Amino acid sequence: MENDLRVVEKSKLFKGIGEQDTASMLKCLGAYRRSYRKGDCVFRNGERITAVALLLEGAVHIRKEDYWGNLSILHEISAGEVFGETYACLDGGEMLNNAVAVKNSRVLFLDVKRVLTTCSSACQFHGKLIQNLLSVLAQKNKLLTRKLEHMSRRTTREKLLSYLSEQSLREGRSSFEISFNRQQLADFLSVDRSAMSNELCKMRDEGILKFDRNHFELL
Amino acid sequence: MENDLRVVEKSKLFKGIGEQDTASMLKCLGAYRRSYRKGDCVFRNGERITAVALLLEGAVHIRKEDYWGNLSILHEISAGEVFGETYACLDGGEMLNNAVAVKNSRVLFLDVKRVLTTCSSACQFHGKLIQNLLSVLAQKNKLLTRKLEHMSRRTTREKLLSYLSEQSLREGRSSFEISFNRQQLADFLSVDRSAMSNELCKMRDEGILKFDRNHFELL
DNA sequence: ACACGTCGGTTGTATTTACAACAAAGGAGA
DNA sequence: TCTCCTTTGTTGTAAATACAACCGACGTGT
Repeated sequence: MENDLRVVEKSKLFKGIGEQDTASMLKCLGAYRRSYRKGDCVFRNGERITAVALLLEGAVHIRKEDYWGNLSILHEISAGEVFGETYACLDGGEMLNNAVAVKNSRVLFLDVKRVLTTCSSACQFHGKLIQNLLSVLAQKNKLLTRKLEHMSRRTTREKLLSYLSEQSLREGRSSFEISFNRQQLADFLSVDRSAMSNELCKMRDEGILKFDRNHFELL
Repeated sequence: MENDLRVVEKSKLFKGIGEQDTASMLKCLGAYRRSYRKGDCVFRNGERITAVALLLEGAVHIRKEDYWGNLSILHEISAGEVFGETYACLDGGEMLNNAVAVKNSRVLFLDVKRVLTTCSSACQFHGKLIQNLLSVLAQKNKLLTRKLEHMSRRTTREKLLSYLSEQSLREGRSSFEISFNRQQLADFLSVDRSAMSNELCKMRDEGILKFDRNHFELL
């Protein structure tokens, strides 16, 4: 689709590369698309990843599931964002978690080998692409560090406030929406859903925040 | 010192680049060294980082400290390892935590701008260096993900077992040393020290593991 | 209107944790 | 050897959490 190109061009991976050049680079890199239904796995635990994934449309959760079906959500990928790059950049890197589509999704794949191997002539923006990839990795690194910050809080309340504050800051206002439902948020913060729900209501009663479904407001 | 070069050459950042070329690249990149006493800050919260740090000797803890003096250890840097690369790679990136020397240490700094800007002629290994940087970022990413795995465990016991299992796996045997003392380990896993100590002893009594100071053995 | 499934909130109980305070063990230095 | 200090283990209590079970609201499809 035409729309896809606009998503790609606006992504952090192709930042600073024009729409025209982006299009020609996609060809040069042998990029290909695939569709997934809600619930499908894009990457599976143990799989060897050789391609970076760029989400064109939909939403993907990066999850860790252990033997006993214990689920923990690492983070959510929205349209325009990149995932799988960590494992793709480590030669023969085995994926250590699952990437699951939580909405019907379309994904663009870019073979890392071809991204990293500078092609002699055509793609003058190849260097830029590699720098962008570096930047994407660094940003994900920062994201993980911030998540560790939430997780290192001792109580459910602190974890919630740490997470909600970040979302509020990210949106630039005290009122915002989150993309997780309660169970997903609990799996993301690694807490019990009912205890979390309880804590949210207590905070509401104390006048710390307001919420309705996915809409939150910090006071 | 002569010994420094050997550490640099063996680091993941200069992997695949010979000793000779490494030496000439360090000059070309304008690398410089600094010494720190135990307790000194290498990077400080809020500081703008423009150089990647390579630890030549000693040990550094990457820490997060909040307003109330609450301490959390993100991870430990040993000799030969790189740190600060996340923030250095994000243009004008503010450091969001502290890098503190926990032993007397020496650090080599490499300006990122000069690493990323390919110099036309002399350094034929420049491309390799950039790829190595990419790889270092990806590996740190994986490290953070694994730490998130420990942190997402609900109980102190599970966190301990998750951490100790990883260390055991990393060493390749069931008997190994860790570099943290009890308080540091507790700050690393974000649990209460006394509760953790208690849990360790319970597990020892149950025959799950043996330990003496920093030496552990999983049974 | 009805059954059905999903989602969020509520409650009670057993377990686990944090916190504080103290005791014991070991090392460094006088 | 003695003292001082750091590290580690121990204990009791209050607080927080996990877990399970249940209820009500809402939406969908028949």
